[in-house]
Amino acid sequence: MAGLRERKKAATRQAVHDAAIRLSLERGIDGVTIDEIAEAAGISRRSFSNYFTSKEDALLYADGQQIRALVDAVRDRPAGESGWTAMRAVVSALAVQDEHIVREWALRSRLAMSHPALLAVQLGNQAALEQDLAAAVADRDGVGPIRARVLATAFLASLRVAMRLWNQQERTAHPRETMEQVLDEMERAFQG
Amino acid sequence: MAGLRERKKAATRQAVHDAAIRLSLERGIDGVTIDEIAEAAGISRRSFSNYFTSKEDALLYADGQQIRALVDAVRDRPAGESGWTAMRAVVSALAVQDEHIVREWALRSRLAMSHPALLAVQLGNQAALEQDLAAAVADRDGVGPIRARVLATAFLASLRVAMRLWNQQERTAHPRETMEQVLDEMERAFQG
DNA sequence: CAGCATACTTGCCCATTGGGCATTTTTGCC
DNA sequence: GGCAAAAATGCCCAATGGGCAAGTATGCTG
Repeated sequence: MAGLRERKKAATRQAVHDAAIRLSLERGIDGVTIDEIAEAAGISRRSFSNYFTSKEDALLYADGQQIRALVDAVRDRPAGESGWTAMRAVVSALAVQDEHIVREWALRSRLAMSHPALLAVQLGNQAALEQDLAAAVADRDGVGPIRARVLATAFLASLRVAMRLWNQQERTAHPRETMEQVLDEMERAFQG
Repeated sequence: MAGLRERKKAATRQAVHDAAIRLSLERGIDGVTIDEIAEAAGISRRSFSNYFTSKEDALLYADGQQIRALVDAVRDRPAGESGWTAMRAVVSALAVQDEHIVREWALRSRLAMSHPALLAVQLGNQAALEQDLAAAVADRDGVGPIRARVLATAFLASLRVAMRLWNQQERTAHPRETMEQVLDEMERAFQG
């Protein structure tokens, strides 16, 4: 069960992340220092650096978790599905079953949209995990490595566009609808 | 003709960028400080900050120039072409006529691949300019804003994948071939 | 051409940051 | 209960980003 040690560490990490998000929403990202986040999370500044290398890292911790979960979920989809269909199915299911997770993701994207440095880190994280996603796609279809990469990139890019749109639209629609819409556009974009 | 002032400023900016690239190639990105870059470019550290907010910014200055040129070139393509075709035509022409520009771009991507913080900034820059590219596509086709965004994202994502591949492949092939290949894959990925 | 407003450069300064190193505290296990 | 491994903390320092104010260069106008 991963040992108490592991679990406690994970809990602290999550607590630091939560504190970072909360304070950033309250005062704006630039209005918060690492010292304050550390204090809010009940650890020392030096310990903060043991968990995250920067404020941006702390704010986007959940992003990495999320994409990792996506990759795992894609691997668990039934073998008949194509990679693209599998990815779509996973986010659809997520949007229905755990809407709050999607909303939190949108919230982080929103923060990122208003803060270039944060956006940069978010994109960097996604780029790193995009390779894992491509590998998952490649393992599933017998498809070649380039095709797999292209599919994974296109998929993540679609989700980014969807997040951006949804945040701009005053978040009227259900986030799932926006995601489906953008993914449909991506599929159709090359069929004319 | 933009005034002496403007031109001189642009020249200095370029000089700083060049110095940053050169020193980073020599000693590795982390082995260079802003002070050293500033000195190599013949300005003070404080002036460096007037031109760029960070070392990453300085290293990737040409990236922004490049994408801006791409957007302008797309706007200048004949009206009959679809947005996607226009974008492809622009990079194809660029790869043939100014191969060195493409190689420098690949070089910067290579630097970015080995340095997460730099990659992050590169992606952030591209995301910012992606909106302009989407606007150019939207103006050209009568296509809707979402479709335009999707096309622009897919295109830039393809170029990133191509750069990554080309850099991994020991750069044997001509960069143009890799780009064409990835763009073809993107077109075909959704036609099965 | 002289003089002036504007824009650019620089020096000085300070809070914040990332991370190395050494020490202390906790934790899990025998 | 005690010990080895791991985690937290304190201390420290170089590097950074940017505000402020004092020079300095530039180009326009009378």
